[in-house]
Amino acid sequence: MRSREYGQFCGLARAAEVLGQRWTMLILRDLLVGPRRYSDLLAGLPGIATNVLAARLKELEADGLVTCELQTGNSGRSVIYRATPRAEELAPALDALGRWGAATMREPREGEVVTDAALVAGLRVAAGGRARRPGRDVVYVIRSGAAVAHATMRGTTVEVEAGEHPEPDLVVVAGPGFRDLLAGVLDADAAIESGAVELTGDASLLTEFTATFRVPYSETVTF
Amino acid sequence: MRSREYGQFCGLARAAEVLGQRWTMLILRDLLVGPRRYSDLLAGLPGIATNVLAARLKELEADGLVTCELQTGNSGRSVIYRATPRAEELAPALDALGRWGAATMREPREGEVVTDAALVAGLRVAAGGRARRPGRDVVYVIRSGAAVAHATMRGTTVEVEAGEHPEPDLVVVAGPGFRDLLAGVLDADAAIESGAVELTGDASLLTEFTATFRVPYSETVTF
DNA sequence: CTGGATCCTCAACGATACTG
DNA sequence: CAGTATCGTTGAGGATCCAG
Repeated sequence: MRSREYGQFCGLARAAEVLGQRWTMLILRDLLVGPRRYSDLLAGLPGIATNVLAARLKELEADGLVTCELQTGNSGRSVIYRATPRAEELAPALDALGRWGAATMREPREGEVVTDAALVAGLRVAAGGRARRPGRDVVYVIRSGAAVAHATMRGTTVEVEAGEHPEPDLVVVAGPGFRDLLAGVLDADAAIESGAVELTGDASLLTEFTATFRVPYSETVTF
Repeated sequence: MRSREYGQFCGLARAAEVLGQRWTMLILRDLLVGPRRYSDLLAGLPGIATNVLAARLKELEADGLVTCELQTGNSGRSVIYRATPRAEELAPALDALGRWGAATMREPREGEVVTDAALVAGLRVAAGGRARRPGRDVVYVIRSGAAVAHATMRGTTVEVEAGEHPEPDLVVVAGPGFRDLLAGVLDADAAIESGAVELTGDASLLTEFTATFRVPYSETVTF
């Protein structure tokens, strides 16, 4: 049996052969947020070695989960990596894993960062298909460390994308304790008071924000 | 950052730190089927090195996902490993991964085996909460290679456990093409005809069996 | 006999330098 | 910018050994 295989006729074993490789889940997470250049991936995965990223992208391409295309602009060439439909079928499973992992997170560990993709993935999981805004569209910009994302509430849908938005209704800057706010442990007033959030814009939208984005606490604290 | 960590404050990264280790997903799959002794785990994970299994169990215990207790019977001591409630919270995520992986499985690859835990996990995922039997209880025994499981349909629930059952209503022995039957590609009559299943007992229950256990095909074939 | 620990080999990962 | 090449370090695989 090849080294990454498990020799079992089992769906989970097949999934583990792909996702059990170091960095692979996070690469797919980043690509499920949107197409990325090689250097974007490298920058969004602090600590990954460049040869490992190259090797993983090759494997994922061979597995039919990633495609790449050369793009030649005026300022040099670039290679765009994109998740395939088969990779998108993984989204529910990765979301479930992210929800499980988030349940025991409290504060960042020493040296941990929040990347754009982590923030987007986290907010998408937190939204979990909820949509409480039949009225007019609302746009949030969320910042956590150096990461920025924006969420658009439109009708019954929530869309979260990486990066800024030109006209947010509310800018939410996450501080220490923001996680508690999303868990419902901290209420909106206390969060503002303690610096768990800093708001710019229509602060009255925060209640709706916390009603939409929720990450539960797990009883068991292991981290 | 320690070697298995990713340095990101992200639920998926936390999950990957646990599940990204080789063999860990399959160890948890086995333990979610039921408590197991060290030697049971070793036997149910063909190819794992004994030191790797010992190391993983230690890590999982440190992460609060596994507990172990010494059990001294008359025929020597044994150590029972058990999934904790926190590990059981992983079940939906592992099910989603298993479903994703199973979608592109066709026939076993050269040398692949079906273990008891793989069969139970696969059937549980295939049942997916379905339950079509308001009438009397029905018990199936399912065999695939050396693996045996039994499923009990009771009211609106389906329970799948490893091993034999003393009084099955129908014994289903999986042959080549059994996967196609669960996908709906092969109908019941054709499956019996072609040897995809061999039945003992009330063969008329096969229709209900296939209505309960379903594993869809994914369009993209990569294996 | 079960539940590991030890030792050795080799493959994978990590860090960094270098190239088309 | 998008990788490849190289090399040191870590982890997995496999066999064996040991303790209760």
